[in-house]
Amino acid sequence: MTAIRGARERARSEITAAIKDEARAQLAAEGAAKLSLRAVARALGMASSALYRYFPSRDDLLTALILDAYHAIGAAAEAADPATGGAGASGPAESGGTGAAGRPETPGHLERWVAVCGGVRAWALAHPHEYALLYGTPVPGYHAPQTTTAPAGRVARALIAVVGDAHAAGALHEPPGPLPEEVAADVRALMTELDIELPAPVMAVLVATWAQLFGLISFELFGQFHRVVEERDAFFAHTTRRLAEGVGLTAEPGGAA
Amino acid sequence: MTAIRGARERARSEITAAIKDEARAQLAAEGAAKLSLRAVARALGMASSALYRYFPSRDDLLTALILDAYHAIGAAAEAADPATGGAGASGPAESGGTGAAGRPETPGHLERWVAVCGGVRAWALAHPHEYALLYGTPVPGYHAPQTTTAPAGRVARALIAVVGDAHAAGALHEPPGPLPEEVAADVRALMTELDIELPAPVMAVLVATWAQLFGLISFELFGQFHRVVEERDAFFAHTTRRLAEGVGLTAEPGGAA
DNA sequence: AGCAAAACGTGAGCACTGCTCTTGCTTGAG
DNA sequence: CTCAAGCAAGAGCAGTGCTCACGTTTTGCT
Repeated sequence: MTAIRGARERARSEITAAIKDEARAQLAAEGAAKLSLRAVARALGMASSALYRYFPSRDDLLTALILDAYHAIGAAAEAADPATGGAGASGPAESGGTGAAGRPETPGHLERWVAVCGGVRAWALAHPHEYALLYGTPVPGYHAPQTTTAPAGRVARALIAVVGDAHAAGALHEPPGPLPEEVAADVRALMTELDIELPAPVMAVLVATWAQLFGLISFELFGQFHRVVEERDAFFAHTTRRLAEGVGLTAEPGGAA
Repeated sequence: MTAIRGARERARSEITAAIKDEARAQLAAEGAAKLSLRAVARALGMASSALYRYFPSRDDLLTALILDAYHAIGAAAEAADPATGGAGASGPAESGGTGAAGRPETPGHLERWVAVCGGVRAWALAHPHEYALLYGTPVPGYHAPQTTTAPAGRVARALIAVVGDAHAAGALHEPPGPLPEEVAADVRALMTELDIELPAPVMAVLVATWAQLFGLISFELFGQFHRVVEERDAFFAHTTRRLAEGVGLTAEPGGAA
């Protein structure tokens, strides 16, 4: 169909990409607040008005960047999972622990969880302004369009995958204590919508933990840990491990010992 | 000394307050991004340039608002604690539980924790834009001045107070598992700086839980729970209770049974 | 009381922003 | 080959933060 639909469309998509790249560069350099269409146009050597042929407004450009960023952080989460993303692939050189001899060696669920959390945090630290765009104050016109909900869930799905595998392997401690019926109904609806099956209490704590993970990262990134937590890596790793245990993950590697 | 230092200073502080009030109103109405000095000046019937006699820049005005907001949310946290803030004082009418007969009846530490968390959340829901100013994306010139660190810790201190009381009453379960030495040293330094004494593992989980609490609130406020969690009140109450247990708080009211 | 100095309010102005509209050129389809 | 659609450019509007030179008012000091 649209194999070589013409030079025009090629140019259009190329220019669109160039605009996004330049915008992303400015975003990374100065933050979303300082991202200006005119500056982007200037850097690209075109009139500012020409830019509106590609993005009807500044917010639409932002939305495009948000979407890309959601995919990027989702990909980072997946890549960090040694069971799905390939540990040695694009992960930040982490040759310490396991596979010096190239042995696959099924990683423990808890280790996978910690790795995914670490991957998300690493991406956030590497792209603070893009992270802020996703998980900071919603921009101006707020309420993201429906199209962002799917990519926004990618990180969550990476976490769910770990817990789901652990559940399937029978290596999941169900959290104790009663679950209010309202919450149970809520998470059940969510699970059918996401097409997953997990005990309701697990899902409830999983959702909460998902939010808490980003609370941790946001506090670190937004300066709330300044003069409070200094050993950030160790603190994050420790807390992340605690979170995993809270979800019911255990330290044992594969199935039953 | 400065009792009636002159009409000038009176006028100055009044005008300063008026500016802040108007700015706060605009902030609440449209968000920090749309807060404009000119609009504030317009609403106050003065030239925009006159405003710079009171706040040297827009960021300084924002900083003033941030400081006030930190105090406000801190006060909300303290007021929500039935043990310190007076349950029926300025708290959001909550006549259900305890003191119909005026009996003090020491509240359980876990209930206090949940109440404080609920108070913080209630304030956030009532002042979303101010909350975003505090815990959302840091503004533009970022790095808050040193003066904001003290009021920023008020909410944390309210939480610490509950845990501290529980610890003093011997009603605190220490969290299991080892604490990495780096983290232990970190939290010990923090405790000496804050002049509090708590077991290091407790303090570590307390700091993490503090961040996680705001992760929860931020996700709710910033729309991340849209189509994910609908029964927000119940979910928050439930999660908050779980957090309390994670810190080591127990359901028993006062001291040892 | 008188006077200099500091504080104050004003309006014009600069550089910047997002966005619109008119004008002319280039391209691709019939 | 034609002609409409897509594209780029420039001027322009309304708005922003912020500065500056200018009168006016108030204050503190002699």
